[in-house]
Amino acid sequence: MATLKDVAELAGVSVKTVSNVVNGYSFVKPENERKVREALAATGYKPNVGARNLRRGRTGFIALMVPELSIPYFGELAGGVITAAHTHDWSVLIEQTQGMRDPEVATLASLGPHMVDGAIISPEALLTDDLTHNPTGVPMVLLGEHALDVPIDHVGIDNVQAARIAVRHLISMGRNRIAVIGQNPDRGTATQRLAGYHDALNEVGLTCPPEYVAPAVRYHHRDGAEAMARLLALPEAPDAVFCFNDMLAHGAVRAAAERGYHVPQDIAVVGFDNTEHSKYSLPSLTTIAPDKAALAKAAVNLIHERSNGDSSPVQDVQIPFTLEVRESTTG
Amino acid sequence: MATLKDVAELAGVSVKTVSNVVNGYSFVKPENERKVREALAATGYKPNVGARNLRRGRTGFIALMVPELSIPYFGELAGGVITAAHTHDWSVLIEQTQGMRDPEVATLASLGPHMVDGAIISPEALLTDDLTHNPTGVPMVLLGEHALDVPIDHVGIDNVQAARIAVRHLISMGRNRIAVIGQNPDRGTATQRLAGYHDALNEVGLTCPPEYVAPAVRYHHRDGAEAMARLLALPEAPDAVFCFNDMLAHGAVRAAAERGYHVPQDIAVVGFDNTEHSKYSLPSLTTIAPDKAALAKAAVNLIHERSNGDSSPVQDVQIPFTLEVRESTTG
DNA sequence: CGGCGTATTTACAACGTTGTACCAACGATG
DNA sequence: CATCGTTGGTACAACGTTGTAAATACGCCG
Repeated sequence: MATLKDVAELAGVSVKTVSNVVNGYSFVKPENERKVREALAATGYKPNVGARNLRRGRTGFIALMVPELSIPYFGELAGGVITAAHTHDWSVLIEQTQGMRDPEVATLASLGPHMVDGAIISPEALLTDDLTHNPTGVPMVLLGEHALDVPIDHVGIDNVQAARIAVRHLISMGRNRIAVIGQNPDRGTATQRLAGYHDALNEVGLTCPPEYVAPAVRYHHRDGAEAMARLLALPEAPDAVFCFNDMLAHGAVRAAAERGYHVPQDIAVVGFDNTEHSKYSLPSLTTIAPDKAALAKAAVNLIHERSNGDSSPVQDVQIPFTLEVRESTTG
Repeated sequence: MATLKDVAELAGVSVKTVSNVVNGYSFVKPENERKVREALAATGYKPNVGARNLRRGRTGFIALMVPELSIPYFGELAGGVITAAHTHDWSVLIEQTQGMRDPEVATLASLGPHMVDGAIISPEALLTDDLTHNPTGVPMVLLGEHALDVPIDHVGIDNVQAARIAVRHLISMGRNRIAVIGQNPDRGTATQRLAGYHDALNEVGLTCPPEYVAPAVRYHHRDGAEAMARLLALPEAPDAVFCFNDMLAHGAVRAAAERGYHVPQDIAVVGFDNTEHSKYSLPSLTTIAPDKAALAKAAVNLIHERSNGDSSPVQDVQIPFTLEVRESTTG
């Protein structure tokens, strides 16, 4: 609880001199510097971050808004953001929204300009209107979601292209009854991935029935399992499925196995996100692997530039990705 | 950026009156309250949290220190902490340590008393010395780790008993060559779980060779896979393995499968933590399931009580757990 | 030795908020 | 009518820090 004042009294100098020593400013007489440093050590002084930031006009925090940290993809992403934030001396405040609009709006509203220096948000259900006049008053970056037509920086991967590559891969292994799991008109990424799916089919003149486009409200294992169950119950079941995230895919794989289908022999599965587990599952999962570290870094860097007054046009940063081919498509 | 002063000028009242309205204090003439509310709306006033906290002497944040958010267990835990924190109007600041001592010590040191109102820490490599004189000056709660002999509140499960139950379960299915994966003298929880393992064996007069105690430095899939590979290469391979977390278990299952072993027929596997994925893996994983929501809630509540001046003796809160029996032990 | 430029230090204000103490107006009471 | 209590409102200081500008000390030149 020692303050600059306490240290100053002990060292016999002014408060400002101590402040100068602490901040490495200006010229301080060696003699005094020594005394101040001793006093600092003796009192165990720690700067009051709140007061400092009040004075400096920054907070030292950035916010990260995600649906749920318990979703591996967001856990991994958050880890990357924290790491990247540290390079700019930022700590990360994490808020969860369960992917629902009300909490998303509420969270944005609570992020006063005085609470954080910036916000990285992963919108799930936000509407364009919710973002048109920046509700936080602070630099923002949108992750993943690209469909919102708002003048806010965005970082993500080319979803259309990624989906195209995933489906091409299925086609190249000779599959021609290719389904998708995860259609959801409320999710911009879903719409884009679906477009990529159709592109890839069209490229080779393949057509698949509309029942092959399986919707999913949430993107959890359970949803993938349920969707797969419905697909396999079709008169003509698909021989490959492209899932819009890895959890859907793992759920789908399990549902298939429960019904006696072998992956990939009977039905091949591709996921999206490349979460840690997908490398070790049985079968291991072929999946689109975005460079999550690069994603986090780019987002944090954008916030950093903006908060330093950069007012260049809105940016849309594309992050590289790869297709990780694993057992679920190599039989 | 509107401040109380701006609002006050617009409404034609004093700054303090606006403050009173904002905080619902005292008696304000309806007439004035109306004017103030109008001015508040007109200016879009948002309180400056930093200034408020400087004045009030609290920060509105608590810190959560974990090894890595990308580890599903910690992702799930963090989600629970955030949820619990919200019930006390706290936001959560998350720091990662990679489970290494230096970052752990550094993080604790950086948590000034003015940065957060409390800290929930999940120590991995911290030594008793690092915690003897509370380095944060703020209420702390230790998670999971119980072996550190320090006067700090602790929340966790009864690791010895949990391990005992897990191993008893393996014994009850007729296995008698039972190994463990995850031994690590630097981890208190590992030591406790190992004790429970030995307890369970002793109860039925079973003895297992020391090679059946497989060490693991980190607790990732890879470590589990490597340990399992070594176990299966023994002259007499085990017919069951108790892994000290789910990731080790999943890695072990995969390693077994790669060598043609069937789980659970040839070798049964039990995990620890019950991460989301374990319900959907192939085979689904039998595991010890701590009540993570309760864990998070208890930790946050402890911080809350302590920060309200509660100075009762150090507490050790035991959180309930169950054994979730799934396919990896039911053949 | 007076004066001047540079090195070092300091007092003061300010960041935006809230607690304290005080002031004003009012009606009610003796 | 003087006093008092209640209700409503305000001025001021303070939280701990740092920027600004002004003050002091130092060394050197003429």
